Amino acid sequence: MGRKQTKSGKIRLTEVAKLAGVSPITASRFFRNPEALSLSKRERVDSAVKELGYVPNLAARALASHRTEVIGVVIPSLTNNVFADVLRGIYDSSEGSRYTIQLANTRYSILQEEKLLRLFRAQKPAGLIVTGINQTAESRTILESMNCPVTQIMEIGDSPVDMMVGFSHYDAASAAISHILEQGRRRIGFLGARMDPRVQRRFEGYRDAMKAASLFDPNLIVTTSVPTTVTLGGTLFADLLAQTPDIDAVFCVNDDLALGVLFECQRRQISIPRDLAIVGFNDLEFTAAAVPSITSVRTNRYEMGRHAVTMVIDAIEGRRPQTPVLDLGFQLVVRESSTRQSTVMAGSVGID
Amino acid sequence: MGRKQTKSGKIRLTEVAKLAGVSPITASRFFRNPEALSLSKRERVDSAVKELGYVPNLAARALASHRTEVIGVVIPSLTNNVFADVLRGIYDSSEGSRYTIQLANTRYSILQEEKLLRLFRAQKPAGLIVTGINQTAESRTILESMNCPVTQIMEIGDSPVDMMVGFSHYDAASAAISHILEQGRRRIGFLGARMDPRVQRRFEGYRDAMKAASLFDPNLIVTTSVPTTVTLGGTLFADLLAQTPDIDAVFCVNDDLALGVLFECQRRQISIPRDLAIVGFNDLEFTAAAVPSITSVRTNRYEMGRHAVTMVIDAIEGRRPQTPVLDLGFQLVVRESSTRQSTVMAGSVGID
DNA sequence: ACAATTATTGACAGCGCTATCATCGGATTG
DNA sequence: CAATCCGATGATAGCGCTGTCAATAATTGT
Repeated sequence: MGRKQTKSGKIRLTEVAKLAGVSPITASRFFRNPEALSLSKRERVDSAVKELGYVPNLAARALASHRTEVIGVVIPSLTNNVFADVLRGIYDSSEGSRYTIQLANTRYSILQEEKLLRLFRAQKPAGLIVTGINQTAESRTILESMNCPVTQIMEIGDSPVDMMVGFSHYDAASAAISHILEQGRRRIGFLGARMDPRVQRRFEGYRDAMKAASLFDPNLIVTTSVPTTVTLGGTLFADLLAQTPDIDAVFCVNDDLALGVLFECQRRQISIPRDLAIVGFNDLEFTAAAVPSITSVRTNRYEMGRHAVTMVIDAIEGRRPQTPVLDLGFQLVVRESSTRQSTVMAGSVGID
Repeated sequence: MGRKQTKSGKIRLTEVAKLAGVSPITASRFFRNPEALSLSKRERVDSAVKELGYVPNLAARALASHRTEVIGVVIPSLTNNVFADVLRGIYDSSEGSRYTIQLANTRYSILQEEKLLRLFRAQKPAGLIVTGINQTAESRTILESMNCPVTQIMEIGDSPVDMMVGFSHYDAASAAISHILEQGRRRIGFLGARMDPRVQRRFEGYRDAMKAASLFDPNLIVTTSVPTTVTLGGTLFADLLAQTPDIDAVFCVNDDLALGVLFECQRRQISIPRDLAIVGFNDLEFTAAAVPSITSVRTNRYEMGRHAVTMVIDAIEGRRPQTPVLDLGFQLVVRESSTRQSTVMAGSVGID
């Protein structure tokens, strides 16, 4: 294909139409709505496209049609492994479709988010995927004025802007705490970093579960707004230990912190799980390999990315989902760090 | 700003020009080459833009000017932490510029890379950033026919397509092996996964350093084409141990493998560094937190991303770099896993 | 002072595609 | 068999911006 391309000048839709013996507008329709063409013309245009190696000019298309084929994606972090998985799902799903992904990073700043959304609006994207449900009022207004399908990802809640895919961080944290309580632990510490809205919700799940068991104690809690690192996990744990030496378990808002705690325990000769149970969140790959392996909450991030794109594309093309909010659930993966036996317990109902 | 926007219809450049009392083409120049305007007109257009909340139509601009303001970025993986850092640098650097990043993922497939490059070429990007120096002949041809600045990242070599930013994986691996040898270790194992071209080059650095010391032995090597995981590190190490029980050190092509080895050693009660030295690669954050902390090779990935974008933008705008190949070097970060004392030794000369 | 040069500015004509509406057979219908 | 409808196709007219080149104003040299 494309052998004429180099020979002569540019291949425009006009050239394709000429070769196929149809009008340019018919050739145009071949791309947008092939079913509208008679079989014979469809085939003629198809072979002309291949013969000439025609590639559509997206700028011209966007200008004439007043729309782009861009799906904007707004995420808070490029470093966080969690988003890498989501992004992989997003890119995988968009591949093969006509849509292009445009990525933007808020760095957890809601002002930056507003700015980015404004930028996106100016570009008239075909669809939008945004992280979380805690947009500012202004951001919500922008999203609602977008005039394109919007999917919120990572968590679910009432009043979606449009559609949602995610899971309940509150429930996931509650499930983790229930598990720890079932193991007979009573003094369960909470370690949190960054404290973005989703982490906040995990905290609430922890808090309410502890209160329900009449075990809540502010001294069990250590948090910081500093971004998560493994090293930080160790530091926070040291702080917790200094503050409340009699803890018998720690719930970490993510696996990196949990790994940091594990290392710190090795340093201090605290035996896991004998002296202390550790539970993480996200089920990153290393949790299974650690010694002891770390109990964590698996979330279906790759699937989340895939679904988000599918939902947006479907909506763009008029196939609105039956229900706008999709709960992908979670699974508590019990490993050695919180018990002796390794099993998997299902969380809320997923898709899979 | 933008208060007229909602009131009446679309704000086009014409409207701005009218309000500023200039011709549309002058208003257009305000964006492309403000220095060409007289101060008075420049100010008038500027305030008209703000007054009307004008936002340029990028599609129209691209169509009329035959160029886009897109910088394409081709990377092999979205999952690999290493690329997350590079991407962060890329996005950070592109912010504030007029250019937009368009990301594409080859998944380590050179055919996919060819396909993506063809796609990019059709879109006439303003610049391109591609990973590595091992493009197929076909890919190189496409890159050379791009007619835009191209920067190859992650490694350096002779014969850049255009520009390069990276470091020598060969030298970095050699430096790591030299260090291990200096510690008095002689039976140094090599653990490799994925074996992409850069990993291959690290292997060559290992191989040649071992040969130079007359210590090379094929039985010291275990590799696989399977993607890296922490768990895999443990598995490969077990294989190595079965194959060659008398090893006294392991060089892992990345930190995930090294962590896996560390865990496997904990499982087998192999004392680090007494019985075995471990050295990783990339200096991911957890290496410093591990117990014992893991010696690794620090590479300047974030800077690499930043430089790549800067170089491309500079080249687009006619400011070609003095030298097309930028070596960002590496630093061997010596930690407990390979010695008793913790120090940093400088590798090849960096920028910083 | 006047031609030559250089900064500013503008007119014109598209870029390549698609929205819109018109057209035109042929199938459907009573 | 005329009236009606529908599917398939085409003609026209831009979308909003910038490349090109010409025109004009300001500046300079001799």
